Amino acid sequence: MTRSVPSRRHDIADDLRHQITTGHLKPGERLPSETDLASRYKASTVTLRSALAVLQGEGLVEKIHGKGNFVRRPLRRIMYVSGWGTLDPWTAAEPALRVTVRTATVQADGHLTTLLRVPTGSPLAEFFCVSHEGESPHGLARIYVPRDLAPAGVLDDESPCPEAVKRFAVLGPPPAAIRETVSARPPTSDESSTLRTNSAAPVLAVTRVATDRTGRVVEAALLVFPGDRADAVFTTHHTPDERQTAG
Amino acid sequence: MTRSVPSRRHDIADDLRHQITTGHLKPGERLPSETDLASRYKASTVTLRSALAVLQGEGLVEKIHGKGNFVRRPLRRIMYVSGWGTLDPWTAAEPALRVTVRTATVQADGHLTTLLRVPTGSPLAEFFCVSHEGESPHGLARIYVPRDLAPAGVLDDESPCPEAVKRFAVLGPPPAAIRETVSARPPTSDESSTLRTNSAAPVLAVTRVATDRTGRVVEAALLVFPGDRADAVFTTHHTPDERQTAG
DNA sequence: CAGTGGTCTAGACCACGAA
DNA sequence: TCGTGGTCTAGACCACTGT
Repeated sequence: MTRSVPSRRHDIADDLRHQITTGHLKPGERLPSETDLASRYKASTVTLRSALAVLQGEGLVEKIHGKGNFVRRPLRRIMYVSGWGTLDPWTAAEPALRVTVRTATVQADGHLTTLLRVPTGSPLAEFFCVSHEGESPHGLARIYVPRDLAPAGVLDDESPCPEAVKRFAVLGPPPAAIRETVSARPPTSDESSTLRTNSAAPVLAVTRVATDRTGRVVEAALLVFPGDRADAVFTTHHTPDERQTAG
Repeated sequence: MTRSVPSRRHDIADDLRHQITTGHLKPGERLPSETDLASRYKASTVTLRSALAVLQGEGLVEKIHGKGNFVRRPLRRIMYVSGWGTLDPWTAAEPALRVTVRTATVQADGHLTTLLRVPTGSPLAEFFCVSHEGESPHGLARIYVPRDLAPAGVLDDESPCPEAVKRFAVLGPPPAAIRETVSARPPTSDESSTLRTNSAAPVLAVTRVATDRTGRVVEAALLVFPGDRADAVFTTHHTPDERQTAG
């Protein structure tokens, strides 16, 4: 009942998916060229490419311009844990992890003023972080902290960045409350080139706002992860009485 | 620097996006037919359609087969609030809200056994819920509760379903802990037809597992929302001392 | 029925990667 | 240079919606 209108695209995608999941095509292996596949399936190149786009969105196939289509190696999933940041304790000891951080001072405007609840033009410390695990991009973060709250010695400086930055964890002074908003959307062109995830695959975007006891926003972070590799995990513990579900 | 390779598709998408955001094309308005647009932009229909697919993924355009392309009316965003479910308190009094619920008893297998930590074949109460707001689909939920914990009178019965079900809130006995895993992915074909979101737009998927004080899983819920309408919000309050960020 | 979007084709041309 | 994927075209045919 699901496929009343069989489409060439989905048929081909289903067949290739089957070959991948059953191991007829092994991780890392190169698929035949699109021209070959097209003639093998008696389909046009356009149709075949749209079938590959389906698999690409599912994270099963990686396309590399000029080289070919490859069965993606099953990568360790990235786990974003609420207050902690990415890199949960189990994978924190990852060796082949590279994080590049660029710090700058910017002036608040647009979304940032509303997120941080500061007037336009307020000085902010910006941490622009990209993390890679081996070849594959891990995630992308833009973390903003009011400059007077930024950890000393990290701005306009070449001192090594703290662990927290590498994990995309909360910076600035210890917050009293964190509010995280998660959404799913297609990547911007910047993001799709940085994350090497072509626009077929969605991204998981986390907007994190941390406030201190007085209600002042001490950090706002815009985090982006490739949707086919990342999950965000939130755990809530309810003490009795505090339950708020209505009847 | 971003667009060193100008592509016809993006140029067209950018132009149409501009016309929409500046109000030259108004919400609800029908766009010219794809044939018209194609000739107007001096592009092929395929190229033009791929441009529309970009806008569709961004939630700016809605395609209706046989009728045309329409500028989407800005819809109230759906907010999924951690323990509470969808329909935050502010919008809970929504009038034009319809929810269809189908209940059944199923036997656990596959993912469900691991999620609920029950042996294969265990009887589960299944709540299959679809919620609409006016015309547009709101969300989709599959909630599973061990049958001996299911609220009485809701199974195989025509009694009105409780408010909690309509909100996709936690069912079953009050949980002591809730663990929610959020991910972004393309919709399955079932989901894209149910949510009327064509596969260009990603979905926000929430897997919610609720456990009681003894650690027993009292509910597992698979929630799916259209990515261009939904956000998931999580709020954490830190009492001093409990902060776990490493240095 | 006419008009719309949905799918597909065969082939052209461009951009990238490895010789 | 060659083989790869990336983009685009012009046109055919099908499926859905309204009259």
